[in-house]
Amino acid sequence: MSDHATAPVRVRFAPSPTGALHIGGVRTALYNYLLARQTGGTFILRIEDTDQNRFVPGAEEYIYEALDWCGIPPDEGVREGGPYGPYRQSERKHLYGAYAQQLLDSGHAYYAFDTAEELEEMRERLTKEGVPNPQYNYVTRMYMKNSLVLPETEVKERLERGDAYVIRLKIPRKEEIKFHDLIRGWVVFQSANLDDKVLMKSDGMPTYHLANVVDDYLMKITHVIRGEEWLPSAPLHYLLYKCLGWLDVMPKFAHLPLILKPDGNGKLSKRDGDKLGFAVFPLAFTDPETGSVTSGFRESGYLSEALINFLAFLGWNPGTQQELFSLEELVQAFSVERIGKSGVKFDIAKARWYNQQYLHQRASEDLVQFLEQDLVRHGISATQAQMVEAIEIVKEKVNFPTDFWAEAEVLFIAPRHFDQALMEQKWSAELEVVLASFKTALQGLETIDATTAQQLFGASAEGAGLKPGKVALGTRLALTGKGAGPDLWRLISFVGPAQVAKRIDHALEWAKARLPRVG
RNA sequence: GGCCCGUUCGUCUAGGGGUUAGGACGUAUCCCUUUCACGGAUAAAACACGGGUUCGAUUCCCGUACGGGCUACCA
Repeated sequence: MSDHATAPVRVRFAPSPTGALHIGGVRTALYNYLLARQTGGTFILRIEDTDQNRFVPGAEEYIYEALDWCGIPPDEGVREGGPYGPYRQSERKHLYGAYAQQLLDSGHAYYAFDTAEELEEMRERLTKEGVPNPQYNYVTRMYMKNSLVLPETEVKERLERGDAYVIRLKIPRKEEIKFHDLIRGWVVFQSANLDDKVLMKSDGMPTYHLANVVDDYLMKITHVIRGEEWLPSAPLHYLLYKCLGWLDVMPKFAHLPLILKPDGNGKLSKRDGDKLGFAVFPLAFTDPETGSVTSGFRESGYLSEALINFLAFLGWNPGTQQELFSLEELVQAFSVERIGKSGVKFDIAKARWYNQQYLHQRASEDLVQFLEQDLVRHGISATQAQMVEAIEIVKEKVNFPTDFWAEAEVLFIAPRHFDQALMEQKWSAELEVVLASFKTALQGLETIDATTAQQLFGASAEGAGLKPGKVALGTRLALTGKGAGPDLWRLISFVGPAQVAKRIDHALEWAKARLPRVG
């Protein structure tokens, strides 16, 4: 495919460890991964933990577990190491100062000593004066406490005294900033609309912007694929590359369309999942502060291939009619050029469909674990062969492996309750005759296959002068207590002749005691 | 409010100056089925609006409307 990037790329996924990995983040990671695999490049995981206030213990482990489960692990990162480490920004703290200094020396940045209160005051004043967008910029910086306006001696004094300060980028007053985005084409900003963003915080940590640009540079990143929420800060990043003299190696940008709420408007959030009753995280996450658990796709019974396929198609498509793609096929077919521009609504129904597709095509042997859990929970022991057979019987009927038990329960446990209304409707003296006859037919049999079960039952019904179809539902009720369930003959085969006979007896007794008139 | 991005069936999308605007999910109906599903078939369903450009715009341009993002010493 000619529109594919051919040179090996170096791409990164750079989440901050502030909680569970959002499903949009997984998609971003996936696209990065696909491009890396396709070009024989490198997929890097960099942890952006420059804000120690928002650090959440366990979040980094969660990110790794999620990527592993999805089958898209990084090539370089805090776990796997690599030639450009460390891959945790907090551990790279010592690296950023030099670049801030370079910016200071070249006049592209300056010290600012303003307190939070002073900044607040400035914004309030400007708002009152009717300034639409109060910001620290080429006008307002002249009225603030910074090295651009303070006498040189005072700046030196403050620095030596250890006054708290930040380093801000001196945004040019009037400059058109134009850069190319792989998805959106040329994007133009006016520097006058930008503000003098903080590069170095007063705690000595860089902000996202500086760390991100410096690390992408040092790690030789070739393509930055990230969410559209970063588009407004892209001109700032462009300026940083420019002021640092790195324009010739600036990565190509691709800003992904956002994943939106399924109903109303806005970005998909954790709350939407809670509200609409589906997962928005790959894995369940326990908030270490509150202890509250949020469910994940994995725990909801999604197969990772289904999630990946679903996610890949949220904003991208191959331009063909093919909908089902394995990870390997995605690697082959993916191209940044075919990523859409507009936000996409999150449609859980489509995810369910994908899950069903993958569930049905997966070998029953590989699904045993899902049934086993529930069997154990109910204290039922079953052989491997029995479990595989049970899954064979119920697999086509469910969307999630977590539904196996609900569907397979009647295979393992004799009914304790019968559907009263249906029984009253379907039970008859004729049925009792057929049941008794069928029971006799089963007598002495060790096992029975589905076909034989059907034949034997047919003979029993016809022996009573009835069409088998007329008493089939009643028989189902007798054997399972319910009006719907697995294929009757396969069920009989699975349960076995002896057990079926017992169930028939039980149903007969129940009918005697609980049904008004059996005439 | 300001800046930026976007707009084809309900949803994900294909397409692209002249098409019966294609597919998938979902929905409905039918078939298959001695249940429920699966599977198969059919149906309803879209180019936001207004101006240009053009012989001709859903497609190109400009506005408007609507939606979204950003607007922190958060990422």
